[in-house]
Amino acid sequence: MLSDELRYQLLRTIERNPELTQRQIAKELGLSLGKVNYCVKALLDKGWIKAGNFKNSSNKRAYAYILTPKGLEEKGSVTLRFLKRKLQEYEDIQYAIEQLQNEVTESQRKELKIL
Amino acid sequence: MLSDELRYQLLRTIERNPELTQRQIAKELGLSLGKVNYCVKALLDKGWIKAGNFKNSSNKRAYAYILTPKGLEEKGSVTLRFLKRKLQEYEDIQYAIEQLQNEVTESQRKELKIL
DNA sequence: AAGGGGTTGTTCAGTTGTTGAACGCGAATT
DNA sequence: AATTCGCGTTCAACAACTGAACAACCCCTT
Repeated sequence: MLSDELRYQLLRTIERNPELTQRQIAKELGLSLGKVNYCVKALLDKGWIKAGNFKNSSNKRAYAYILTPKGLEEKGSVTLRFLKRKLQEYEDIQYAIEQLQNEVTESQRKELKIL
Repeated sequence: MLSDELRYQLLRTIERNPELTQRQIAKELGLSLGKVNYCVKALLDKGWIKAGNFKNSSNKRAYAYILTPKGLEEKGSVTLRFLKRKLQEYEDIQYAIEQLQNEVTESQRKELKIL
């Protein structure tokens, strides 16, 4: 099961850079090759991207992964879901920071430059 | 390897509530029993908590896990580290939200009540 | 046209991390 | 004494992830 975050990052990366290889995607997003391969297949299976033929001087058998119309639609949808989650995280993290600041001693607080 | 977050949450929870059983800690923090057991052992091994004898009406063979002086010190240290990481996360998330907002369409943006 | 070198997508055995049912123990209850 | 109950502990089973190895393909040289 691909998380919203992963889907978002993949669709975003692929849309911006269709000519990336799976290895380059892996490096860019900090994922393992196996995981990227699994995910790309899943995206192909869902019909969100398709693999066109792409060739340039250095890449030998690389595909160009391009977003389908369905993929574009999904990207919008997943981006919105992901944004909502991030906004929630934002609130949570604010609360967590507040709590943490209360638990940090005065001398420690001076070390940081907060408050 | 215990993460700073896990260490922080455990020390914090145990300090506030020494009489919690491993199962209660697991439930409170959303962890599995096995994981809590593993972590508690690690904390004991490090000498940050010690297991006193504790008995009440409903608990049969429960320990009272209480923070040692070293544990208290470590809690302060880990809390500070964790706070720093959260402050960084806070910045990161702000940037991520900014990016996400730019990628969301106008109609979608209206659905949320942002900007 | 044959072959070597290089880069790709793909595979999959091995590793790592996690889970929670089951166990033995001791205290409480019957 | 026998049973029950809740505790900490264990560990086989499951799930997730990794990256070295493989086959396919293209390009280039001979």
